Amino acid sequence: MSGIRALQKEKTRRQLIDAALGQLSSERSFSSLSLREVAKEAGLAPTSFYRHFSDMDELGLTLVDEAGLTLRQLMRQARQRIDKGGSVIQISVRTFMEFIENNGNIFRLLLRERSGTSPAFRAAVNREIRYFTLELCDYLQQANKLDAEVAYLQANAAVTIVFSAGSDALDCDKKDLAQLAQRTIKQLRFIARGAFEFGVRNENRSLKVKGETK
Amino acid sequence: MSGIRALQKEKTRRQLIDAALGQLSSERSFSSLSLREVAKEAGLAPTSFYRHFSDMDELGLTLVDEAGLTLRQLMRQARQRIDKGGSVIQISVRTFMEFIENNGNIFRLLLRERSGTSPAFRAAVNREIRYFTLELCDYLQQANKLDAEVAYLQANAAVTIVFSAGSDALDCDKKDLAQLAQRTIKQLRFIARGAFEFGVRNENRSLKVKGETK
DNA sequence: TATTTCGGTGTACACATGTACGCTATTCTA
DNA sequence: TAGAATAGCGTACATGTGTACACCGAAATA
Repeated sequence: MSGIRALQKEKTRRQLIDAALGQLSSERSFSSLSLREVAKEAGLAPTSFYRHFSDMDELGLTLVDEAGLTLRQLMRQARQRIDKGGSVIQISVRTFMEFIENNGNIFRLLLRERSGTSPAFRAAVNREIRYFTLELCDYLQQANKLDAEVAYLQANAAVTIVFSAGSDALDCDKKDLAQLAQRTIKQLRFIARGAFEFGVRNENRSLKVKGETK
Repeated sequence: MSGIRALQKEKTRRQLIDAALGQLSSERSFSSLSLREVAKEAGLAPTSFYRHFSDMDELGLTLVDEAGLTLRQLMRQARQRIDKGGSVIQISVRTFMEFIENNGNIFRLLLRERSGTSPAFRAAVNREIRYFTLELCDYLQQANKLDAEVAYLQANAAVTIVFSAGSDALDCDKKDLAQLAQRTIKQLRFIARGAFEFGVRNENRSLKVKGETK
């Protein structure tokens, strides 16, 4: 049951995954990788690939899962830092930026496949981002006592802004990175402030703003 | 000088461009198009392609320019509507959503190539988006009398949110589209409100919020 | 009108790709 | 320990790719 065989299989499976991840770069997308390239990089014969994945797509979806895992691990890391005290927004952005510096290619994978050609990929990436957003939403809702809808809208907007900043960071000179982070922090504050104002209104009045409802 | 020849050339050049645009879809990205496919779709022999573009990349950059043009035309359309009166945010979002419904594949092109593998493509797309943002920034600055930096941050955030919503719209059931638009509008209001608050503070006080400066 | 230019064609080639098939050696199972 | 299962290999093939090359006929130019 220990499975000296199953163990070896798991190992070369990892080699394939790592080979694929290793080939990703700013100038190489997953969809541009060929089965043969990945197999070769992993030190395998092309046809051996099929012993582990039926498809490049199957490998790709595995990579997206992997990325999602890394993303959630990131969240935990941020939480720990926040619980130790400090500005939530500031720490979150800093954490995210560090993530991108260390996992640029994984982040690229997410960004690219989110708007890619495979519905399955798009769904997978969106699922991961939704988790990410919902966790933030929960946090906002109970930390700031916001209306559920407002909290979701804020979380969604914040994630969008941060991901976009991350995307910019990938093409950024290292020296401009701090400025980018500062701008992002300010934008998140706009959103937080706006959400707060509207959240309060929602509680006290009957949501009537500038006579635009209906 | 009229050039019956140059005229014909321009015409088949357009055929190539249109052929490429026509092949784009949710499941087909530009980078997955082959020179031969495009030529065939345009009714040309593969080798004739070279009479017009040295490369598929060159065609691609032309497409991005085309998309930028459509984007700016969109802006003008929105301006006209706004000048006729109505909520700026509401009209802008509506206009953008219509754009996406009618030009889904062009918008997909922008989204994909922005995070694509070609630095030239990324630069081109970002340039178009920057124009878009700066125009909005000007508008905000003079309409709301905001601090220049605050106006830019608001414009940038707003464009990010709207583009992201556009991306979602592409994968959206038609019936959910109205909801998506509503949510986007609310998020833009958050940003506008937040920017306004911070903008005002910037004028009157010395920017000290929650003791987070420094 | 004689000559040049040039958009378009068809042929041809080298190359990379996905994958079907059969084989081997090692591990697992009965 | 005999037999089944299976991870990995090499060969082979059909297909699609970019593009070099020589050629043609119509438009442009002199």
